Amino acid sequence: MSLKHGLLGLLSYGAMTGYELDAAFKSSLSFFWRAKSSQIYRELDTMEKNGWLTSERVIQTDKPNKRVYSITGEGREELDGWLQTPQQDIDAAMSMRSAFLMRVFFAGETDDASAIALLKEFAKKCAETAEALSAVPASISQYGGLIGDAERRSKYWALTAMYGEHYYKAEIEWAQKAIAILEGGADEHTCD
Amino acid sequence: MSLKHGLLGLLSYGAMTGYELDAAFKSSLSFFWRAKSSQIYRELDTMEKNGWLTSERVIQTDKPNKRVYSITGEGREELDGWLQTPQQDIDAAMSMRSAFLMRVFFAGETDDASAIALLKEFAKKCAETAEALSAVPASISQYGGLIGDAERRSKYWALTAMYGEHYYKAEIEWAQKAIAILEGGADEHTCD
DNA sequence: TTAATCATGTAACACGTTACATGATTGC
DNA sequence: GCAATCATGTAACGTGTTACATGATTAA
Repeated sequence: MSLKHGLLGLLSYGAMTGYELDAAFKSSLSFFWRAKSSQIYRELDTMEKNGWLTSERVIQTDKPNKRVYSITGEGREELDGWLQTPQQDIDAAMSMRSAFLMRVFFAGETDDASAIALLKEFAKKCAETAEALSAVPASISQYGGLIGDAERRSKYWALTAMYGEHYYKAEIEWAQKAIAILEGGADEHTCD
Repeated sequence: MSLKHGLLGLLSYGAMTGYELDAAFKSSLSFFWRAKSSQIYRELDTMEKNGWLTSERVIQTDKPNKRVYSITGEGREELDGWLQTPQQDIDAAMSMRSAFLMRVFFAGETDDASAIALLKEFAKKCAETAEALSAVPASISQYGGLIGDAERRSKYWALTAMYGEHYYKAEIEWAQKAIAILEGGADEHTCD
């Protein structure tokens, strides 16, 4: 149910349209959660039926009409309840799901050269992604200006950005170690 | 489509039943991919309809009857094709999805003490999981004994285990750094 | 004139989870 | 006697993706 709670969290900063929520996801949560516009609109519908939100149609003449969502008391309770019961998500964080590692596992079915190429491409992408992530702190301070109590909140936003730095650094280190093993150890034997 | 290709990969080691595939997932791929038995049986059905597998019913008197799956030529082609087109999975590996980080992002909605507790519990779980993961190399050598060409293959299995070590180490380091920031910086200010 | 931005959706499909169902044998 | 292991599935539901649909305004 994280998308629903992510939307609630954003709406706790203030009322927004589906379009703005979509943009907020892209600009601030996109590093660890993404959602297609179509899914966001669907979830907002469900959440309104749950009584977590209310919506108001705003007629515009210069632009297309829009629908502004606001969090209700019930929605705020739901958000608080979610924040107080993190155990499931902590457990879930312990179980990764990686099609890439599945490929590494079965890379023995092809040749070492292909596996090395796979790992090099992976390391390259990690470096690119880490580079792109370094723009996040700037995005945070910009975004923070628009939201109340930003001092307190941006502290946590920065922690998620810091996570990204650590994460990609570790990924790259592993990939390089793996490449070294495959390149160096091709005709060597471990003596115990 | 990774579950399908994971099953193909395991069946490329030799014919197996759905039950054995389920166990193989649990014992060797479970660190980066899990599947419920019901899903495995459903996928095997689909894969047989695709012509990637054939199955044969084996009547047993001492135990329940079983159904042994074997990879076909078409299935082997599918597996090879998958191994040669990794780009999508590399790209997918760059986008994480973490409900836990969503919680960290919105942790400003509660108090610092709750956030610190969240991070401590996370770090603890990471340490436990990393500990459990250290048993994987043993499981690999045991499993390797049952499979042909194990020397070559186990090299790659070990790389995925090594990934786990790096990964949890980085997670713990980040969490500790985050805790230190929240604990130490509570009434401090950054002077620029 | 062409692309981007604003703005909201529907329908179908793919993948994963949960709950349920069955029933024999073997070890404690 | 009770739990674990062996062995296979169905049905319903939840979540995420893809493809499609519409149509105005504004800047290059």
